[in-house]
Amino acid sequence: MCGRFNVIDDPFTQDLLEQLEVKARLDTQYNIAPTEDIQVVMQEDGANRLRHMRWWLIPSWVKEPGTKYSMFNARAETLEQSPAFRGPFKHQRCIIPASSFIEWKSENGHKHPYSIRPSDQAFAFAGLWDHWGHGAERIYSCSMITTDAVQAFQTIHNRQPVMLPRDAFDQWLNPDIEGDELIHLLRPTLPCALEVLEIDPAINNSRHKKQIKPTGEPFQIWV
DNA sequence: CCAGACGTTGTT
DNA sequence: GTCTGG
DNA sequence: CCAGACGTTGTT
DNA sequence: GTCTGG
Repeated sequence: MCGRFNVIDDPFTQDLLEQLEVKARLDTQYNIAPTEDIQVVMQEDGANRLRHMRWWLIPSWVKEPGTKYSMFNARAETLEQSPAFRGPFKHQRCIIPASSFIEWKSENGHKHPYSIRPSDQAFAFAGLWDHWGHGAERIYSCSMITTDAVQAFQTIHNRQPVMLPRDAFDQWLNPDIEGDELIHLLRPTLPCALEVLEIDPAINNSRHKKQIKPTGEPFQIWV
């Protein structure tokens, strides 16, 4: 799954936004936790744009926004049945740009945080968005889609975020395409080789918003 | 018909 | 144990 | 995802 | 909003 990630305004994220034809730059944000405000790429009036959204999807039909249900991740396997996600999956898909994400590997009852990142590009995570409320009060929110981890990643965790390859960006963001035509994009794959690095457990505290130092040697995984 | 749920992960 | 906040 | 709270009365 | 359970 993915419950924490980092965004850095660097050449990799700048290149990603350029690929998406978004003329903007990202704010650097370390150790982003669910419910926080993030920047997401979505299509509006035929053009891609960056928009601030809350990382915790609020269905448009709930009476009051809340956190009773876990809405920051959406399982790819059940998207089409889910009352909360199937609507957004049809026409409200987005890309969540990220520089790296964090997973906790569980070993004999203890958890160790790891940072995962591509060596020479930024991630484009597959997401869904929705809005709640009207006018100036309107809240945009989003969720990150997860799927089974590829074999090579399962030593760290059994779930992974869906990482879109560049040739899928256009289809994924196009609201004229129905989600069910794109379900094949949600299978477990890696867009490139990934560097995995054990990091300081200081990351555990979501109030810690600075860059985290590594505690081990990086290793690479690839399919 | 109305009421109530609507979610994920990990662990046992 | 379970909920809230980040 | 993890961390931290989880309560009341009275006084400033 | 839409589905399931009673």
